[in-house]
Amino acid sequence: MDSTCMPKRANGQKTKARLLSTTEKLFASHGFAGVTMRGVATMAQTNIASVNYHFGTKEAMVLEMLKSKIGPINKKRKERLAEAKRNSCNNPLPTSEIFRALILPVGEEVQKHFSNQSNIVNIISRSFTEPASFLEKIHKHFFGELSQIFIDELKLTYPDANEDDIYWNFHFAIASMLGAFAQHRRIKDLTQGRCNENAIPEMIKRLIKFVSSGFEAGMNIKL
Amino acid sequence: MDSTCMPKRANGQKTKARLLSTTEKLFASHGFAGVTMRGVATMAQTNIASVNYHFGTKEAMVLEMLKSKIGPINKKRKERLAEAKRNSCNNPLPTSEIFRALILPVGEEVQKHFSNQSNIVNIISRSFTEPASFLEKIHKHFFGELSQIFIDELKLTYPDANEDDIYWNFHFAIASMLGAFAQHRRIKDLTQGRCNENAIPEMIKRLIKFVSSGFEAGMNIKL
DNA sequence: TCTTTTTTCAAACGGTCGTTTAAATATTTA
DNA sequence: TAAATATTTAAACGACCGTTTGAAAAAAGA
Repeated sequence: MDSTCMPKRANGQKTKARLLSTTEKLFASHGFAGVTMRGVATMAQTNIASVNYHFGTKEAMVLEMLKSKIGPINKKRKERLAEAKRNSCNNPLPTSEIFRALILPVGEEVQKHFSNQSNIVNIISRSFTEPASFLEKIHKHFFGELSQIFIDELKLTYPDANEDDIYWNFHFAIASMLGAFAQHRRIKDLTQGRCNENAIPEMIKRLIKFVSSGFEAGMNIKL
Repeated sequence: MDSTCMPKRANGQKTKARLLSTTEKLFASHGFAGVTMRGVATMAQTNIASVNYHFGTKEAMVLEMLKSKIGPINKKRKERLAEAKRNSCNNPLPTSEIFRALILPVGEEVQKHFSNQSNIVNIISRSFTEPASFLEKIHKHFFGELSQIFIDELKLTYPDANEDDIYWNFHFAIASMLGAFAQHRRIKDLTQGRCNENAIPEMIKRLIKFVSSGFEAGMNIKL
């Protein structure tokens, strides 16, 4: 008998999976502090001590959830960049193509698993300014890994550029992307309902244009 | 005798002022949750109950601190926009001039009261993603007031533009500005020390260029 | 079957939080 | 000076937090 397919409890989902799913929902809507052991346990229909049994600590549980969500997106980002590189026969890529590889995978992830409460935009939004020090490390790990790849690609596209220009404007590009995700839910209020926060594909397309144009304009700036 | 100049305690600053100053430092470096009554009371060399005596609640204290810091900046933003308008004899302003009015006052504030721990960039950074609901309201109040003025000005500069283009790209501009402030401390790590996080004037100039170029490029986008 | 391991459970532990109380002290007013 | 007011203080309150305990229950292995 295949025990991995058998529910240990009536719910049909194993406890660990239910805990992760609940963590995701609570983190997306209330941030790290909003993920409370008692809240998670109640929503996941289990006991508070099971969190400790399955993950050790709350921090480890949130961390595992974040890794499972952000890891695949970073994989897609690298794959998309590599594919664009192949399609251009290893010639330098247009700026917009580089940032498309950075931003589009997030949009695709939202489309694939969209839920108003717990989508990847909300998760990124919550995770990139949490004061908790472990989240800072998560950031450094996730973006540190990616940043060098994308900076190297930008250097190929701008071989004669001042390095400071590339660094500063890539920094702004990352900040804009994260800021746009973090502020995304405000678009409806700002426009009094005219622009729809559920229009993720439109948002992504506009954001790619905004960011790559800002980056391009920042090259060879005279201070 | 002028009692307003007389210290009530040995420190030379009145208790309420010391509490606000301490709140500012703690909020700038650790966010809302990092402002604890006991921490504030200890650093301000007073008793924990004095917070309740002078402000009522912790939330009210942080709120008063934020108002005292962000209010003057918003005043400067409006003044600068109005001045630019006068200088152009009420003709439409260049995009960069509009965003200069939005961003430059923050840089000037940092220059005026610079301290590595508690500067306005850190305060804005901490305050724009705090999950606490009262901070959401603060945001809506501060930016709601400003946004309409700046959007109206952008509509004059782009009289034939699609309104959605203006809204979305203004939204990105705000998000980029806030994101750049929030991410500012990471510039050193990202560039392995090459770019200096203390170079605020350089950051501000680059940010204005990035944001206004991104906005301009987003007008008449084909989706 | 019986034994062993894995998983769940109620209950409590120690700690920190924001807030409140009521008495003591300092300052102002009359 | 004496009375009234404003401010500070130590101590405690109730609530919530993440974590731990030890036994019960379920599942797997023999």
